[in-house]
Amino acid sequence: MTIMAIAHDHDHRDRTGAALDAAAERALVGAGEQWTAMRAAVFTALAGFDKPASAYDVTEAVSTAQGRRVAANSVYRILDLFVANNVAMRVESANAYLANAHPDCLHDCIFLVCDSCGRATHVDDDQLSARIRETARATGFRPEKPVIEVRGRCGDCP
Amino acid sequence: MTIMAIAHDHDHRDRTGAALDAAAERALVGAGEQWTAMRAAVFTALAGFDKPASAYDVTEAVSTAQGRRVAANSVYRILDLFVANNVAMRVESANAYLANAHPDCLHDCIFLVCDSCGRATHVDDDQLSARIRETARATGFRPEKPVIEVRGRCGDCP
DNA sequence: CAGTGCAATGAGATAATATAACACAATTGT
DNA sequence: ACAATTGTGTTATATTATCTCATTGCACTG
Repeated sequence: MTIMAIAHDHDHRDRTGAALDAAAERALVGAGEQWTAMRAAVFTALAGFDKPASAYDVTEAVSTAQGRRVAANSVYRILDLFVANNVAMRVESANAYLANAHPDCLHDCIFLVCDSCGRATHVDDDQLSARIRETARATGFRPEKPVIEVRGRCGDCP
Repeated sequence: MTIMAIAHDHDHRDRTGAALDAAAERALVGAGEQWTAMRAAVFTALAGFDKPASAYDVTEAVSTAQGRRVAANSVYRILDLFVANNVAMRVESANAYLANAHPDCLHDCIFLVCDSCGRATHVDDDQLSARIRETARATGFRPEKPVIEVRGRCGDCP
């Protein structure tokens, strides 16, 4: 477990395409997992969406890209692995997944999910999430994973 | 099992059984909705669970109580109505519903969901949720409904 | 190199969650 | 009482998620 700067200094330049794939590969391999052709395909497909994608959306995309039918359960397995290794994130309130542009840094992340266009913005605020964890602990609860998602309208939607 | 924190003065005595049903009825009628036999049955069933219940759990319970098969979609309709009127709450990360013991007061509520026993504790912290809304607004997002749920272990579980 | 074990994937089925379309019944407002 | 509206029933279907077991490919062992 690494942690958790309060305001962070490291750079959050967005990675795209190959750079993103490479970062994901590094993260997974660094965690002792394999970077297989299938996993690469799933990651690329996921990263190709501009909004949270359901496991079936990803299955479709991979199937198309591969010119063969891939099974949803294989995709689920891989998405679960990605989430466990911070290479992807799950948006609980949308039953959908997002590629993580920064697999190397861990945060309790906050999603702003637009109910109009479906896009989700990813925000980190470690001070805020620390307060949430504290609030939970104050009741005797041991927080593992905060789910912080705000439904609403994004700036681009009327 | 409701724990009340931080900043409110009004009383959060827990209601149970008939008192809870009555409060729900008042809330719904006050909102100009009908309090039908079916709605009462769904509410009673929901309130009978000590942890968040899925729509199908509730469907089962209502079916048993009525001695006839009720359809899941009817239950969904009613649960949606309850949520819209703050008579029940939905725990997104569990795809499940909870009766609201305090339909009269509105909060962005926080759920502490135990991954071991499945129970959920409901916490209100208006200061904290206000900060979340602010954080969202700071990016140009218009928050409608924060989803704040913390997965972890409750104090009663090992 | 054969044999063994293990991790990843495939295949197929099925479970669990959620919504749609439309008919009919009950309630409300006039 | 009547029309309009709201609520429920019925049936079908869509979407999301998991289970079980077979197969494949690869690393290790002997």
